[in-house]
Amino acid sequence: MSVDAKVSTVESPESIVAANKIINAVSRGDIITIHASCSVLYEGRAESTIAEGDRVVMIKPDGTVLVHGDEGYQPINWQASGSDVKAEIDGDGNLLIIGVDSEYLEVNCYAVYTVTLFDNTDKAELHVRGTEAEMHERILDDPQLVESGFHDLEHEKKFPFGRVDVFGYDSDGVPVIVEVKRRSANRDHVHQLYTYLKEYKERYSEDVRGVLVAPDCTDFIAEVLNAYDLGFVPLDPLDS
Amino acid sequence: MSVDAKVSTVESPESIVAANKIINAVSRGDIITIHASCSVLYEGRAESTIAEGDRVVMIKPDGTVLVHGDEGYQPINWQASGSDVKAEIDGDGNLLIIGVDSEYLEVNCYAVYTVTLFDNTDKAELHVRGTEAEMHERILDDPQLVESGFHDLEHEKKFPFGRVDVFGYDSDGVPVIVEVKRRSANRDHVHQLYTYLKEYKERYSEDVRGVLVAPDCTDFIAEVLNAYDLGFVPLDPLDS
DNA sequence: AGCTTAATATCGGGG
DNA sequence: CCCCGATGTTAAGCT
Repeated sequence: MSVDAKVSTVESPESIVAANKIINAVSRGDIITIHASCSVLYEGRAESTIAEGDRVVMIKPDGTVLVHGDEGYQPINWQASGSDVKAEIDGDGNLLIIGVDSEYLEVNCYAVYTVTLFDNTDKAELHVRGTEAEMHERILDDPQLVESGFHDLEHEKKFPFGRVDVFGYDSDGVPVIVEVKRRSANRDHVHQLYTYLKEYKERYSEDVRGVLVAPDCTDFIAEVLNAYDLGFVPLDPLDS
Repeated sequence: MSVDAKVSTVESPESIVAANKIINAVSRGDIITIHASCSVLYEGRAESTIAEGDRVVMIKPDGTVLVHGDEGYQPINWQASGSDVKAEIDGDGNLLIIGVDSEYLEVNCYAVYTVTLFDNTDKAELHVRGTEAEMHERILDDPQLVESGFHDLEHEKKFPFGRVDVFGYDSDGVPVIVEVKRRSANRDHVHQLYTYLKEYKERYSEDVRGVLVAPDCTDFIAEVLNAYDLGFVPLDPLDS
C-alpha cells in the first residue's frame, strides 16, 4: 500500500508504534480509528470511569474523541471538539490517548488491535427535510394550514414572555398564537402555549387564541388542550 | 492472523467481499467499522441526504448504525438500535449498507477503504459521578445542605401538578418545594418552581416556600428568583 | 459570551 | 405502550 493512500491500517501495533502513528495523524488532521481493549477516565462537568473492555476509539481532526462500546447511539465516553489530543506511553507501557480541554478524557489501552489513519475529504452538505423550521415555512406560505382566514402572520415574534413561533389574526381579527412542534404534542407543549396566552392576556388585556401544530396528539393531550380551550392542528413534518 | 482473532481487517476489498464480510459479521454480532467514500439516505421521522464523501461507518451488534464525518460529537446520519442491518450490491456494483426498522438508512459506498470486524467483549459498567440523581441523594442524606432545620423529606413526591424533586418542611413547619438542577439555573427552572408553588397554594390553600438548588446562577436569574420570593442554594454536582 | 430553542435528540424509569 | 424528565445532552442562531 502506497504511503500517501487515503487509509492505512496497522494491526496489533506495539504501544510506541501506535502512539507515534496517532501523534503524526493528529498533526496531519486524519480521522483516527482505534480498536482496543481499554479503560476510560473522564473528569469535567461530571466524572466517570469504566473498567477494561473492548471498544472503538475515534479521533477527529477537530479534536473530538469518541469511545464507542457495542451498544447504542451514544458513545460510552467522549471529549467534545476543540480538545488537544495526545498519545503517550504510561509506566506500564500502555498506550494512553488523552483529550484535554476544559475537560479531561483519558483512554488507557491495555491491548491495541488496530490503528487506522484516514486522510479523508468530505465537502458534502447534509440536507434534512421535515424539521420544525420547514413546518414554520409551510405555515407562512399557506396560513390556511392553521385555519381558514388566518392572516397577517409574523414569524418568531418576540414578546416579553418569549418568542412566539407564528403570530397572526383569525378571520374575526382575534390574535392567534401558534406553537409548532415536529414531534407528537405533549403536556409541556400545551403548558408552554397556555402560559403564552395567559401572559398575553395579562399584559395586553386583549383576547387571544392559541393553536398547537404538531404531527399528532394522544387522546389524553387532546383532553388537556380542550380543557385549556386551545386548538390543535395536525401537520405532518414530512407532508408537503 | 488467525481466523478467530478478536479483530480482522481487510483493506480495499471488492464490494462483494465487503458485503459478505459484513453479512457474516452481523450474524456473529461483531462491531463492524468501515472506512469508505459514501453517500447516505435517511427516511424516517425526517428525511435527509448527503452526497458522496469520506466517512466512517460503524455497525453495532444491537442494530445501531452510525455514519461519522470528520467533525463533532454527532454522527452525520444514524439508525437507532434494533434495526435489521443488511449489506448488498447495487446495480452499479456498489456496496449498500442498509438499516431497516420503522426507519430506513441507506449507505451507498462508492469506494470501500477498509472493513474491520471486531469480536468484542465488554462486561464493564460505566460509573458516573456528578449527576442530578446524586445531588438528590446528598440532600436526602444531609437536609442541612438546603437549609438548617429542613426535615421530613420526601423524594420525587408526586403532586397533581407534577413530581417534586425533594419535598419537606422548614424549621417553622412551612412546606418547602426543592427543585434540583445539575446545570446553572435558568429561567425555565425558575418558572417550573414558581408554577409548583402557585399550584400548591391554589390546591392546598397553604403557604409554601420554594428553593432552587443548582451549581450557580447568573445575577439576572438571582433577581428573578428574588422577584418571585424563591430561595437559591448553590450546590456543585461534584462536591461531596 | 450568554441565552434561547431545536434535534431524526437519546436514554432510562414508572405507570 | 405512553409519558416524563435527565443528559457530561449537542448544536445552531441570535443578541
